[in-house]
Amino acid sequence: MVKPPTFDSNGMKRGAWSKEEDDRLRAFVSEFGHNNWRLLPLLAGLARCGKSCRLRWVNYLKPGLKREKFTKHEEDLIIKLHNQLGNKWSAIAGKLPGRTDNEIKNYWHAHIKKRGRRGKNSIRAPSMAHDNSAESSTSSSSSSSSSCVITDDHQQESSSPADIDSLSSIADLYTFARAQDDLSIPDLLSDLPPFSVEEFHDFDLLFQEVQNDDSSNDSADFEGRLNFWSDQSFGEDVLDIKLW
DNA sequence: AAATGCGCCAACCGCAGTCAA
DNA sequence: GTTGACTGCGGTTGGCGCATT
Repeated sequence: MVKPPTFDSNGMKRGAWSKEEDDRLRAFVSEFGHNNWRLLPLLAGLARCGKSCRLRWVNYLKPGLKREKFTKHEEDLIIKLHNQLGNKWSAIAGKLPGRTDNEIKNYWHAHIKKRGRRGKNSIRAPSMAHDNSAESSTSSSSSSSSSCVITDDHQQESSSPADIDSLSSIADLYTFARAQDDLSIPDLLSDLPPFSVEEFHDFDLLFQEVQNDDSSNDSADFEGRLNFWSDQSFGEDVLDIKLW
């Protein structure tokens, strides 16, 4: 599961971390902090690059990290936040105490994304073709505008990071509905046999929580998402809903 | 029991952003 | 304004382990 230890041309160790290395890194950071990741491995006596040390600390050694499986609540929150934020894994991780961006990213690709492909039902929402022709391999901003974009099957391959993959979640639909002033949520609800009314209202509360967080911490970003939904340029192919 | 395929996840890579000189 | 060092982020890789054949 982990890459076996090797040494690069600079003598830096790569691959899986040993317990001794973990202990050494943990002890050093606990005592001296991590003001300089580049120097840290030298001072700590680790044959690792600073980047590797930072990653190991952030993703595995940092106190407070949960190691157990994701709960249903966490999964739903991830789906909803992904709809709002796109592939901003660190931002999503910030809303999930004890979870790392790497962990969430892995979970998304391993569980949620896969699960989302099961359905052939389709909801058409704003076309994102102008900025999501493909998942960028490098750009950190490429996903920032993605939101609840739900397409039919033939569009899946080139759609946004937050498209059909998360269609199965009521959170997506709810986020979508909340952003559409002319849509009646109860009307949508009546077309959603897999989900209960109570569950829907739970997401209402959840949604408000996150919205409150956003307005205090990241209001501009949240406004941007609202603008996305109200942007006239999306008007033509918005909302051709076919449900179950 | 052996071979094969696949899922999961730790770790790596490269780019972008930030900041000090 | 430019440059270089450093950090953080997101995408991708690779191998272990489990399930299936």
